[in-house]
Amino acid sequence: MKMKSQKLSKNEKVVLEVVKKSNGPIKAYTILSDVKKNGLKAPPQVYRALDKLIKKGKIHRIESKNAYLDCQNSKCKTSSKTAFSICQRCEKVTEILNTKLSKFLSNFKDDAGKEYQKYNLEFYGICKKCKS
Amino acid sequence: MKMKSQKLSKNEKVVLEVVKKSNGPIKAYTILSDVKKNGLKAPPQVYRALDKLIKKGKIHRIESKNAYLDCQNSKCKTSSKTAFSICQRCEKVTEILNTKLSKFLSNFKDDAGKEYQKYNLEFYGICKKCKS
DNA sequence: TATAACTTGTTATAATATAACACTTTTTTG
DNA sequence: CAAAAAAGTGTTATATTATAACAAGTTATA
Repeated sequence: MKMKSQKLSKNEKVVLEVVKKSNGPIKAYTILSDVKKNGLKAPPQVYRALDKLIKKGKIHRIESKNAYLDCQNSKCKTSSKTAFSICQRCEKVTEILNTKLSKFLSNFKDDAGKEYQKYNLEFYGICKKCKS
Repeated sequence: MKMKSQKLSKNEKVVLEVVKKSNGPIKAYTILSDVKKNGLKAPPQVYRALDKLIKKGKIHRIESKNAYLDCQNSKCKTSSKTAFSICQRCEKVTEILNTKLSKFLSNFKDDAGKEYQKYNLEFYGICKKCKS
């Protein structure tokens, strides 16, 4: 199994730091305004870094929010199998790391008997804090 | 359980027809150019119709493609629990209707014991046709 | 019929993302 | 090591996706 190098370029490090510091999913243009103090000036610099960070398993993209979240899972080597819990009230997002779930989805065969190496699952609900 | 009316407005019907005719996921601005012959002229008309059609369970949004697909499931009354298979080569998308899968996800409890009423799952792979 | 709820039309603009090109740095390899 | 290839950067411009805001028309209902 070929593994992508985990080495990060200068811009990737800068962008990753901003994503990590953010308390929850962060948008590309929010990142851009944050990294202007580091000399990055234009959208492509941010988007390129984001794409690479995703491929390297350092961050995830939350599709339904066009936003980016750092990976909580130290074992994340790829971004190919992801599951998230999204609060519809406060917009909080947390990564779901659950063996039963990942096993079930990894082994899932569709009606044609086909298995999948890659998936993204987004659960929506109201988080504990917002309920109380 | 309150159920949204399934009655469609004029613009909703026009947009739904275009989505149905399309062979696979279709983008909002592609729909717009198609419906110009029906008198619709501006993006909000299309986006409003799309939003309503989604709420009424007539179409789905494929989040990772910013595209819209008509619902194949005659029993679809809502758009709250969805699963798709997406070919990474030809971009073909099909809805997955699988009882085991939907039961598993509907009953899934996260580490806090929480269940979810709504989810969206996207599987990525290479479809049969593209493999051969 | 009046009133509320929904639907439409329209203009403008916001938000998200990529193309293309020139140049520099790093890595590979003969 | 030097040359070549690959990866990364900076920059401008533009493409793509989506919504705000407001005025007016339509339909459902009390």
